[in-house]
Amino acid sequence: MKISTWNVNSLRVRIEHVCDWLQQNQPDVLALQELKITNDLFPHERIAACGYRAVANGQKTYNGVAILSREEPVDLVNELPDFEDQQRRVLAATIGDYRVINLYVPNGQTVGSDKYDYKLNWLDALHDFLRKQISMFSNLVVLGDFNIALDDRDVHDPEGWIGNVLVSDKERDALKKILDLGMVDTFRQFEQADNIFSWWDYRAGAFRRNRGLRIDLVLASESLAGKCLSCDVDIEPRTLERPSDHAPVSAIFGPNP
DNA sequence: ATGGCCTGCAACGCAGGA
Repeated sequence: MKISTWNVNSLRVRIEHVCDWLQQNQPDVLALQELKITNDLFPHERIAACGYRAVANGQKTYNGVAILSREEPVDLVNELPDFEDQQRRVLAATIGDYRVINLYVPNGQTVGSDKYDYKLNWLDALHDFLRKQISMFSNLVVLGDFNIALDDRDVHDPEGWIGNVLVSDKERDALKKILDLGMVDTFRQFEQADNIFSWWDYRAGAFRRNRGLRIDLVLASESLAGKCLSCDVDIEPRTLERPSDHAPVSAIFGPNP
């Protein structure tokens, strides 16, 4: 079972990249973030032509998430319970034996801003939601754009980023608290080269210089993490013309969850 | 050089991203 995540930064602009990537990589599930389109504009025909179903939780201009899969997604949840929010950042679905929760965690803009407070409150509500989901589903995958670099290995220039949004202690503590529920960062289960990132700023040749962050994660519940065979970032789409600023990340589970 | 670029929307600049 190959489960992938990709922040595409506009599905309208990136539909060709997504279709090409699906055909080349053949994941069982692909979680997308930052669609920036409403559900009525979702390109179901294009996705179906690649051999995938899709469920979307879209929004005009901002945010928006979707799950593409071979098998039918059921038991959908499209918001954090007991958290009033107009922003479309959550989509959970059961696909075969797996519970998949696709997240677009708020960016937070700057430490101390209203958007930063919203991010921390959102992460609190996520914690409560995941605590309940973990008790309900043993094969749980929580993946997406977390907008938090968990530790300094995930930051190209840890000194320069100290105190910045995406690396601040409060954000890291909130993510650690979620891991402490019994979730594993599958990427770190494996030996990895240094300086592997999943996002690079469009500016200043950041990708060419590999000045990035690893903020796109595939978390797995502890029992499922033991069956994870690999977790890797695919930087190839970031080299294309007019790329997303994020690269896809894929984890493989198997053979018997 | 604490800015650089990209997207969407609506307008002929802005908000937002990370």
